[in-house]
Amino acid sequence: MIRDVLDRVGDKWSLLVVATLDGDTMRFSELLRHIPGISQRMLTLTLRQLERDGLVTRTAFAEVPPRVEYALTALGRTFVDIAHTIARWAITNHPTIEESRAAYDAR
Amino acid sequence: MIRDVLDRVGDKWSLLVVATLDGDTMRFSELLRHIPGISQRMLTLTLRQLERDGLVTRTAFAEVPPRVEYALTALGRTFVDIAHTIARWAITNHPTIEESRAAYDAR
DNA sequence: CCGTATCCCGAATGATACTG
DNA sequence: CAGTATCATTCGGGATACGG
Repeated sequence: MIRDVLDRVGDKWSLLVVATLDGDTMRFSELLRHIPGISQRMLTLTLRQLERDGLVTRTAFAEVPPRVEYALTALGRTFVDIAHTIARWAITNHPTIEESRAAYDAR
Repeated sequence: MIRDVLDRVGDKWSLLVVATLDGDTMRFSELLRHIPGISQRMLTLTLRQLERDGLVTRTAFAEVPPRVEYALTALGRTFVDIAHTIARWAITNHPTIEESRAAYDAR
């Protein structure tokens, strides 16, 4: 069950998508532009997962050309908090980790 | 750089090893027994990474038969805090996520 | 006891082309 | 525009066997 969450935290794109969505709602193509390196395919798959888990809402407008907007849910926003916690830890301890790695690799 | 941390958080065994090591120091074979499903190979690889990143210390005793003890560093213990944060979130929101999935799959 | 070395398979991801 | 389909590739990780 915690694995479940970790699989989402740990996968390559979920956290990035959620973080990018933090604050404002965005269209598919906007997300594609704002997340460097993500493929159309992976953006679709990631958004579907996040939607299924209730972290993101998907709103399609019946227009031509099509428009689809994505936004965080309340749950999604609490998930962002987790992300921030991890990010803070990463930033704080990155120097220490790098030192440790350098020392280890020196052997 | 945050990816770095997430790769550790997200991989299959690191968090489990760190959590198991929380509190007391343990031998290799003890870890193997306490973590169901982990292979010797993955335990070794995971411990090496954690050691390299400075989250775990490895102490080998020159005895026969060999004895090797693993323990968390101070940094490793702060990492456990992150794990707890994630675990709390998982436990709190698991029901909501399950509901959301069920609703999604119903379509 | 504590690993390392190989082989291997399936899942995850990327690239590319096509469509409502 | 916002996807889906398909193919090719990479890679994490399991099984197994061997070694200091």
